[in-house]
Amino acid sequence: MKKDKEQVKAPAVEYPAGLKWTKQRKRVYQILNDATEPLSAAQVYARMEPAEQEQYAISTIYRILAAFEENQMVEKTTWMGEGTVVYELRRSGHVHYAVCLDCHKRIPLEHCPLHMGGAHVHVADGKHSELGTEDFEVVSHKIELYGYCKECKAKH
Amino acid sequence: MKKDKEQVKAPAVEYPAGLKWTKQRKRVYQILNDATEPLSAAQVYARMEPAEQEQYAISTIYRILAAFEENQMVEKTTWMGEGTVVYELRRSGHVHYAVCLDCHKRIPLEHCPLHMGGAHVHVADGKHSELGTEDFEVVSHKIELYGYCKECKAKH
DNA sequence: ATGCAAATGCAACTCATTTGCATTTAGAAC
DNA sequence: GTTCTAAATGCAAATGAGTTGCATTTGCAT
Repeated sequence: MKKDKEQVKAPAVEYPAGLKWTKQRKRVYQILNDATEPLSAAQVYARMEPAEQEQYAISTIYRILAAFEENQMVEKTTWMGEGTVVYELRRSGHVHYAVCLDCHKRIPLEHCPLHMGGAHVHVADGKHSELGTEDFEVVSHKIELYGYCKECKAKH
Repeated sequence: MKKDKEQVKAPAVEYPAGLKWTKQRKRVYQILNDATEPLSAAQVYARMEPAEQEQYAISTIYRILAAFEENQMVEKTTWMGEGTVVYELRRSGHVHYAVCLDCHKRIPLEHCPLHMGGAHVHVADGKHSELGTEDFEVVSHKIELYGYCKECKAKH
């Protein structure tokens, strides 16, 4: 069984039809797949070998990540304190993080602290919004906890 | 000292000692205080009268907002889909939003969906993190719901 | 193998945010 | 009130993430 040609692991996310499976895209996919945390375009670029960097354009990375996002392959996020946008492969289930305000380390939460039974929530109290009291159809959510990790707590 | 000249309401947030209470800062404070939602530096700038805009520099707004943030007077946030950073006066209690993925409207949530009893949460499951199973001291959190508001749901 | 739409490389551009520096000003000390 | 000085400001130039136009290349369907 020759698997040496197949560097990319079996995708957790299917590659959608209609998009070309170019070597640049394979490489970006592979880097996201190997990553243990969300990456910015610059970080993806930085993880290529120097030889690759010479022949790839950073704008291509942005376009690839945008294409991946449009096709629901990745999730686009921003973090407090950091201006840059990061991308994470949409594996099974989502992950939330606790972010250390001191060392900026991100620690994945074991469980999502939010358990939304239904797909609807009550959003307005009637005085903050011209909408009155209505429903909102939730399709996704983001939670971040801010605080201090054990190490940084000890430092103080 | 006549109180009636005081245009700025009694601060929900005390102005810290060591910072000069300049007319620019008063104005930025007032704008943030009047705002019903977080504002970007550009939005703060835009809410000044044209006459003020001529004599104020946008870089000053950035510096003021940075100073306010350093002194815990405001909270700095970024939102998905929008590259710009927004600032919100730290009033009593925090607010979370539901963000419409279509029209980008932000609707304040009536209640915080997260009720954290204690100040500590379990963060790692032992396989995602080199930290092992440790605690993390939570000081604040951010929640955003993404989905579709009633209007945009109707459009589809 | 061929053709063409999709994808890429490159360079120039936009736009939010930052920074260096000369000038002004709040507020404490007289 | 006047003086003094560090802090704050205005301005303009710089930065840096991200985008875009266009000529060229390349998957991939035929």
